[in-house]
Amino acid sequence: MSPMDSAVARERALDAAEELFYARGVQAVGMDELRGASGVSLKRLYQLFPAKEQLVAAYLARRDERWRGRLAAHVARQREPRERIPAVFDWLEGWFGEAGFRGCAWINVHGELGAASALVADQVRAHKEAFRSYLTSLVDDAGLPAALAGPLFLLAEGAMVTAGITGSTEPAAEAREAARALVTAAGRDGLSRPSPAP
Amino acid sequence: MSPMDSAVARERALDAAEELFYARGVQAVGMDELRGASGVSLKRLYQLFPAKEQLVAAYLARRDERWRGRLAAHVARQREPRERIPAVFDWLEGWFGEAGFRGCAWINVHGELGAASALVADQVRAHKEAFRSYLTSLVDDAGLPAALAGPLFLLAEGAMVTAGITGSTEPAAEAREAARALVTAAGRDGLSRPSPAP
DNA sequence: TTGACGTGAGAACGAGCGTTCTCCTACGGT
DNA sequence: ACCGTAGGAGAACGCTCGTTCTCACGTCAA
Repeated sequence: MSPMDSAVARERALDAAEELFYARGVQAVGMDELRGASGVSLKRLYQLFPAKEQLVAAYLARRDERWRGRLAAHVARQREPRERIPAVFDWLEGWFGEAGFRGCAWINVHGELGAASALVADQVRAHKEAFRSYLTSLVDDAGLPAALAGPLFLLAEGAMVTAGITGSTEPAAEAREAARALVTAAGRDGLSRPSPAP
Repeated sequence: MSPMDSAVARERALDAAEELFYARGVQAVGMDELRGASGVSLKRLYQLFPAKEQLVAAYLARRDERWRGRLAAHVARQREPRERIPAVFDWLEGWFGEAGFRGCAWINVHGELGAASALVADQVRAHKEAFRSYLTSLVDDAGLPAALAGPLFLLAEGAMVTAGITGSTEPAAEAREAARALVTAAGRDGLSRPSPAP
């Protein structure tokens, strides 16, 4: 029963961490509260994660996998490669509208711990780098100039941060329209490979 | 000597708060350290600001005034209204390159305290709203469609957050080029209206 | 049955926090 | 010269935190 339970306890700890850390911030949630919410004893928590910092890192790592997986799954439903780019912002819009949405977990945790924890800062950089790479692959598949990925990334980041602050889903729509305009402009100007003429 | 000194003490307290809160985060800096850095006694600190939360709010308010003042001063040096929009991103680039730059203070503090302090969250919203309004006025003065302001705002926010995470100034240049493309596209056929038939 | 071990519940610890209080000094108005 | 008051230094208070320790219990191997 023991090795299996370790895996279960780990998942429960990460479930509680994700819910509480995201909703209220890392520093506002103590290890004791985490124990109460997860049902995992303090002793076990500390044998699974040698310190709170590692639990935060593990929470971010698991969330990163899930977040990018869901985004990719939604985007992949678009057959037309060029339509996959606005689909990113459609997905963001749905995310912004979820109950309990409170901005990008990585941006928030970077504001909170980026200066104090190199481990956490690295997780944040890795997540953002992975997201940017994903956008680059979408741009590439659409036959658009690679230079488009940066601006699309900035629009997405701006939308996340603004939605987190204002609580509105509208930044996603704004960003999507801007992205469409950039794609059109890039397709029109000579920088890219041929685009389907009207 | 007393009323004058209160003003001086307030400035010193805010100077120390700005330096320490911005560099290391609000929760990582205690009131005692603030006293040491400012030379303002704890008693005075608490008679100037009834609680730490108010000191944080005052720090953000003063920084807001300065930040927007510097930005506006830099942008106003451009005579041509349409050139003022890229000038915003030029200024951001300079800011990102400053020693000790650690991202947008408001975004960071929102990640740290946005869930816990309504006072602070309000300051953040007010600052971002003011910045957005400023961009709207620039767009307006340039005779461009008002719908351009939203995307420009998102590009700027995305650049700030990305520069804060990666430590690079490049997001400013990326955002500036994207902004130029959007301005060109909007000048060509408008942004918000349904895309015209070719 | 025994005994070693892993676990859970929770107390304990040491540190740090925001905030308040004490005490002492020093000055200004009369 | 005097008292009242404001201010500075810093101790004190009550609380919370991350982390570790205690101890009693249950479980399996031999």
